[in-house]
Amino acid sequence: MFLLFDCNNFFASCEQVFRPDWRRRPLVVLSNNDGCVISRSPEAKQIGIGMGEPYFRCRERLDKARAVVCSANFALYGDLSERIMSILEQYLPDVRQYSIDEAFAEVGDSSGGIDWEHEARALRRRIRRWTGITVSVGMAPTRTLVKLANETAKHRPSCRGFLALTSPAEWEPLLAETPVDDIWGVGRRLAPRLHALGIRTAAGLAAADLERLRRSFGVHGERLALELRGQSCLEDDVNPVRSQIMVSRSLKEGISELPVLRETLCRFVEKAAATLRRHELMARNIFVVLRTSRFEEEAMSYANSVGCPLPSPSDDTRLMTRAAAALLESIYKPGYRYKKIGVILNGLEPVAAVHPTFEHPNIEPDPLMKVLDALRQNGHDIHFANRGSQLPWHRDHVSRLYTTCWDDIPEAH
DNA sequence: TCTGGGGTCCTAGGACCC
DNA sequence: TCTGGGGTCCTAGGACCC
Repeated sequence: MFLLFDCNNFFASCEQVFRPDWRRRPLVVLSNNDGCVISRSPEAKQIGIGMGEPYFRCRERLDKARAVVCSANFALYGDLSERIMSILEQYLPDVRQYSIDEAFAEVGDSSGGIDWEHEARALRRRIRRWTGITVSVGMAPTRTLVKLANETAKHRPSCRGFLALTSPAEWEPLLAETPVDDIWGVGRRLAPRLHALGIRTAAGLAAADLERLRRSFGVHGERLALELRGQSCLEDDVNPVRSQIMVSRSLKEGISELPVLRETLCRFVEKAAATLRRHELMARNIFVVLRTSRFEEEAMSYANSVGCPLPSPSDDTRLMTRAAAALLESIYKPGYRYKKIGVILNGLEPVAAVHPTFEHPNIEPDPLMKVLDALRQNGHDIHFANRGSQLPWHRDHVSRLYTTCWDDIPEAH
């Protein structure tokens, strides 16, 4: 059996933890540049604010409802997430974090004599008391079913935050009333294609012919049906090494000049390289992506990306900066207003697993990088000069770093 | 006027090997 | 004129997720 813990309205809930006066009010969290709504309190959902809706389109409605508007504060969300994950790990075996706000746990079947409903409810209360965040819990024999159990637990008041689907008798009625579009793994492309085959509900997908699903949708379709029948076939993620590191931003005003783009890119390379070293990895390849606005008319739009192998597997910011700058120059075209730029590192390997070759007999982390990282970790704001000083993005409604910055510690009066 | 950021997996097709 | 069968590896693109 799997348990799935998923935080309710996570980013919005984080914002409310240290602001009791913001609770039970419409509240939204916005993406970078205060562009889109990425999290909503129940009250904000109630007044019709959509997930992913551009802020400029719902601003009036939000103002009218006297809603709280927050810029994303990932330092806060990440810290609360870590606290919640560590509570789960303390009380459960085999916890696997799946995203910033959810985690699976494998608990074997119920024959162990443990009352998992009781345990899960106790954990919900504990997380609520220790972090201020409400989680919902599902229980089922496959990841796809446990997702559905969790979602249902979240929206049915009678579940009070927990739902177990442990036998076909329990999940089949639910599958019959669940649109196939709501199943985990069915997105906006797959849904219409399933409809075209006459498959409209989760039950319909579960009952569909496996051969036919395989032909139409590949192994993905076949697995979906098996998972809904209670046969677990999604692999546990056995590779703990992430496969890429990406840093990118949309640029508020848009940038046309190569030198300014280069400065911004250097800033991202520095960040990506630091992440790489924090995970004790080295990268083999580097990619640069560059594009104008997705909503630009065709004549004014341009998007391109290009990559190359690094001279040798590396975690050296300087080496990557040189490579990235050359890549940027190779795809940069003057005359466009660029709205997004980013860097991707891939071909990642743990430092310890990188083999020396005849060409590169000494592949080792650079001591200078270690010194820089250590200085930064101790609070020194030290950076390469090539990153420039202007931030080409901005946020108007940033909340405080309540849990990660001494100056922002909440005060009690 | 204003529209996020960061991931994973699968598949098809090409290059190359014997 | 006729031109096999079986592999691996890599990449780009598409789909999905939060």
